[in-house]
Amino acid sequence: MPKLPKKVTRYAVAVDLVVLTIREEHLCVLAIQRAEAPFLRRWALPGGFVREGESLDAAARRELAEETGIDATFHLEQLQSYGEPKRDPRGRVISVAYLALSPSLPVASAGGDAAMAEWLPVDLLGASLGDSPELLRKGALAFDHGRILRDGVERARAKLEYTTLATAFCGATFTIAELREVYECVWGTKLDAANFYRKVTRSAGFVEPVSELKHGEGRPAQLYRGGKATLLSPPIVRAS
Amino acid sequence: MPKLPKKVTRYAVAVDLVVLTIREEHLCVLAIQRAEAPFLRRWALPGGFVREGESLDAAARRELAEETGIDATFHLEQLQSYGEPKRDPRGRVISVAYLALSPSLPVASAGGDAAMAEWLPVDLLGASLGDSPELLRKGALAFDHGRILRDGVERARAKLEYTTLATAFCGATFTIAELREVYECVWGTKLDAANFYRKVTRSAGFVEPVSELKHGEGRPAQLYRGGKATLLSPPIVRAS
DNA sequence: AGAATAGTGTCTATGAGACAGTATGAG
DNA sequence: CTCATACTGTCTCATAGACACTATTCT
Repeated sequence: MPKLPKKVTRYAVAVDLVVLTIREEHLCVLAIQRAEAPFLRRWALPGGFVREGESLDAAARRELAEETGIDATFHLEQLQSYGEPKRDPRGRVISVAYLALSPSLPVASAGGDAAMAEWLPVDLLGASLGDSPELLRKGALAFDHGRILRDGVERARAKLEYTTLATAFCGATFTIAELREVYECVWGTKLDAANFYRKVTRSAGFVEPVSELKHGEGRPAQLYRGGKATLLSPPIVRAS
Repeated sequence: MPKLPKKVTRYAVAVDLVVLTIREEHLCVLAIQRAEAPFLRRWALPGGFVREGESLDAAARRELAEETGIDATFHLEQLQSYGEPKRDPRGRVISVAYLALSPSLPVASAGGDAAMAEWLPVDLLGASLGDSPELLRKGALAFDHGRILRDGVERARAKLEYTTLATAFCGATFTIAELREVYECVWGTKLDAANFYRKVTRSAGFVEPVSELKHGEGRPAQLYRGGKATLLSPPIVRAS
């Protein structure tokens, strides 16, 4: 079996993770504070280099576990690759970005080589704003991670429309109001509670009731767990 | 400025292209016949290694031009990356796949190191079929290109729903019937001509009439060119 | 009782799909 | 004229959105 020619240039390949969750009615992203130059003490997405013999997905799961302790039973999907020659000042790095969705976790325990991990509200990072070079230059995130975050958030927003992914933001069981809050936080809009209720409960396979109620301020609410369906048709559409 | 540590493993990075077009009422993909081992004389997607200082997008455009002569004025977007350790028997290669859509071109002139380039109907390649290991083993395409092709076709199918991308399959001007044929070939379904006509012509920014008619067998048809819109809302949905 | 939230009824507007019907060319 | 295809009219059904209303708990 022939080998790859030596003259083919080799590149460092990293995975970067956009880990999203909802905390206190805000869409948040997991960020680590860099402990080294470049971008010392700036926030960055968790990630690391792909090891020998390790698939890209495996690298993403490993990094997720190492830097957050998350067991990756939640949603994890590949986002896109970023390979601009100058994107890392230390040398050329091709980065494969992943999107992970997680329920609200108590803390993000910093492990690995990350100085400190924290959930940051994405609206503070300008992720929903345009591509203004202004923002990118003084952007809160290191490298091109602002761009990656924006792409991840946009993917999540889009997928809430036509998949049942919103349940990945919820715990094992949840009320319809909590699920609605997911949509409202991710999309940054308000939804009509009555119409949302009908839509979700009548969409085959989206949610299944469990035999428990959640007691709160008003009338107790039926609890649900995620159903078997992954696609939602017809979708729930955002206001244009 | 610190450099990347030497111990970080480096990988060969390639781009692979899923170039789709419509030919004689069939969705076709550009394939080259391999001139070397491994997979000698098997069909494969066009592609090649990313060069030093070259962005991923630039590499994709270059390969597209080299192997097909296509000037890449048409649609080109990144699909996904594939990095299973064993996907290339010559050694580890991380491949960034791109999706390109092109109008029906007279021939695919083989250039570069491709032995021979050809448009192959995707339905002959089992791209619309499931993941059966049977098919993948004796699959028509080299490496994991069958999988990449399937992902590309699925992306194209999905994007026809909610974008105006279908016009990328057409020439500079086209009739509504030709545009409908694009949908029918890509989706493998029949659409109601009358409803499709209304839908497309009333969707702001999808198509713009030009001052010419196309004469054929029946009543001459108004010619259109692509409009300014890229998103389609409400979308055109496939039958489930 | 009153506040608060869960869940239901119902009306309206929009749009998809079915399909009949009309328009305009070629032979 | 006939045939073929382009385009229009119109009916029906499903569903989103608005919003009034009822249900069930807590204080």
